[in-house]
Amino acid sequence: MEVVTIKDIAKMCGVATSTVSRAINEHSDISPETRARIMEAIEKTGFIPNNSARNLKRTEAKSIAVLVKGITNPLFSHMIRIIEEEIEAQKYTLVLRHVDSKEDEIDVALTLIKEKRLAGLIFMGGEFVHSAGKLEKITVPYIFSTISARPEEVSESTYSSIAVDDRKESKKMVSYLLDNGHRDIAIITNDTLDHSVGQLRMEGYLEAYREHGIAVNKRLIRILSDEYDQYSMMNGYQVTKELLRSKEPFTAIFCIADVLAIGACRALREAGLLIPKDVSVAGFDGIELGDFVSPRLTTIRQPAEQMAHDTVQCLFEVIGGLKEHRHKTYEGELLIKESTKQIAT
Amino acid sequence: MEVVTIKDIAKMCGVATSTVSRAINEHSDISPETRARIMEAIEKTGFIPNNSARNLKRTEAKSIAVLVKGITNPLFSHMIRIIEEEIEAQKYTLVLRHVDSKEDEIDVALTLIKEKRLAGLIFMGGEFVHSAGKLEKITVPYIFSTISARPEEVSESTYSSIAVDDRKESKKMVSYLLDNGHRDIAIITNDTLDHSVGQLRMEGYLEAYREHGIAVNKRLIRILSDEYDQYSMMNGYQVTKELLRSKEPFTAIFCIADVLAIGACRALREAGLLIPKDVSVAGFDGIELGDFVSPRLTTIRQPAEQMAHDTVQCLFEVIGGLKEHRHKTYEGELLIKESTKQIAT
DNA sequence: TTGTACGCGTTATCAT
DNA sequence: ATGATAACGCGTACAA
Repeated sequence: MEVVTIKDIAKMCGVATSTVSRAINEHSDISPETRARIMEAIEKTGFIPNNSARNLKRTEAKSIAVLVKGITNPLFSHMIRIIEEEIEAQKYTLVLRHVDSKEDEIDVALTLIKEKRLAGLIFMGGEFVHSAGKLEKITVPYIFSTISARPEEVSESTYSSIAVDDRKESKKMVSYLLDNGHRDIAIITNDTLDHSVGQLRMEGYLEAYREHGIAVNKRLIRILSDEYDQYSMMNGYQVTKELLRSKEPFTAIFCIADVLAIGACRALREAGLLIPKDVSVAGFDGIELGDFVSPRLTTIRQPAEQMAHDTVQCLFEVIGGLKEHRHKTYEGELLIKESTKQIAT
Repeated sequence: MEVVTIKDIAKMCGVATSTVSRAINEHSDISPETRARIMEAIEKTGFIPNNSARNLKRTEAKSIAVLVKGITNPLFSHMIRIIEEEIEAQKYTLVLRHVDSKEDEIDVALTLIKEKRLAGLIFMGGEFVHSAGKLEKITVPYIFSTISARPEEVSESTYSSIAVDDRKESKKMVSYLLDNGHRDIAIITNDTLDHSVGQLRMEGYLEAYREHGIAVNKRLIRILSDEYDQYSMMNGYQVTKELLRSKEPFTAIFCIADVLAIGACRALREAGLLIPKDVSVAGFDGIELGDFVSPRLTTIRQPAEQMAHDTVQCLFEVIGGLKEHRHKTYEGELLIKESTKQIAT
């Protein structure tokens, strides 16, 4: 018996397929004995229902897609692992899709929804501004995770979001550096053209300077390269090398992701600079790795586990019709470690 | 029109559904004009074929599962990304499944095969010894990637494998350390009870000692903790702390993965030891991170990109019936960086 | 070259 | 409590 189907089980037990189906899906209207007999046969034959057939029949397939832009960020890997577990626990299937920085995540989503009959969608990373027209085409519940979303023309009640206040947290870090005497703080961030968290964190940077009544040196604003993955040590490394070559003086570097900061550290070391003696380095995210480099990285910790958990929970609540769409903002934590220090003003 | 199906397209164009199907699947027996008309309608309506229906119809669904044991190893993340791209390029779907260290990957595979009608399977990480009985139940082509597999009772012609010679590479590294005057080399590895690469790398360690005619100090063989992810910085950190507490003298540590080595470095630093002045540290894998820590990590580089590429290619060749199962072994590269040094004997 | 009709494996809706 | 049957959306053998 090569492939066992529900029909085979039905024949073996002398019942109709519908009865077997009821047994599998734990319906109430079935006698315990029949159920037991069927389950035994299933056990014996190793029968496993064909997912495609189920999904075809069901109006909604039990699967959730996670679209990740910037999978090289360990923060995302970490969160995805938690998300995977929780989705699995709900007996749903996770469809993980990496979105290239050139691809439009909404287009990918639209394809996936029809192709796989998704029950819901999770967007991680990427942009927070999307055209209302496209967004409206998304027919299933979706949630932005780690993106303080604010699609301009779209009503807030059509989607959920889970994120820290990127502007505020970024400002927190830059203020800390300014308070510690730093005046020339370089920032390594995304191109402001893509409306990603980089833009928000940049705004926080500018705001901190403004509040302190200090002028920003625009030559210290450095944009990540397109040649490498956006969130990669190599990118932070290359941009910092470039910054060093420019001879523009600075006493601190704020990177919008920890991985970038780790790359920056290498560039500084190679230039013979000591951290934090010569240059302070600050990151963002609070990934585990930050505690395993030397010096340990000063950063803003995002409550990743909590956010991952809440992402799935929130999405399922909407899918189940239990709750409306929500927008949760989390508090980041300024972790002052060893890579930053106070300097004389 | 909420959900567009092949029927809608057929009606719109005044043709039969089968004609639309032929257009979609690029059959030859269809007139260019009809085809063009149909494609236009598809474009306009944004029709996307339902995957479940296709998979149900096809005897084999176009999907490949990757079962990963130890996803926390960046080597795997890196390889998976490449694998994802290549599978996508072949118009197949990737089913990524993380296997917990307590789970049996073959059991998970068996479920997935029936549930999703997989066309093929890729095993990453995990054990290389499996019961023949279970393995024989796998009805689709499968390949072990990064596992120099040798299921004892199973014929080599029933599966493929892609890996470095773990024993040899490990021996290479330990020999290098021995040649450089180290006599007391601690090794951090898996429990030998699970038949993973850790066991092979341990055998290489023992072999190197034997060839050098030096006795092994068993107290320097340290097993990873169950409390943390196997391939994690934290595990390397904790085990090394434990080793330091034991007061057993050693001049070098060889970790069977780079992430462990990075954890070990932190423990050594916290104990006030300098690397490589007081202790040499060596890793295995050759992940990018090794070049971004200070000192840069001496390691064995696995040709990850090549292996990832070949994994997919090899699997598709078997699926397509183009080639037989193969077992490819790759050469690792000893990268001598800054974390190891020669010592006086 | 195109259309007709059936079946893939499952679940849901009716009867019984 | 159980059975018969239609339907989910698509691909394909066969007929035209």
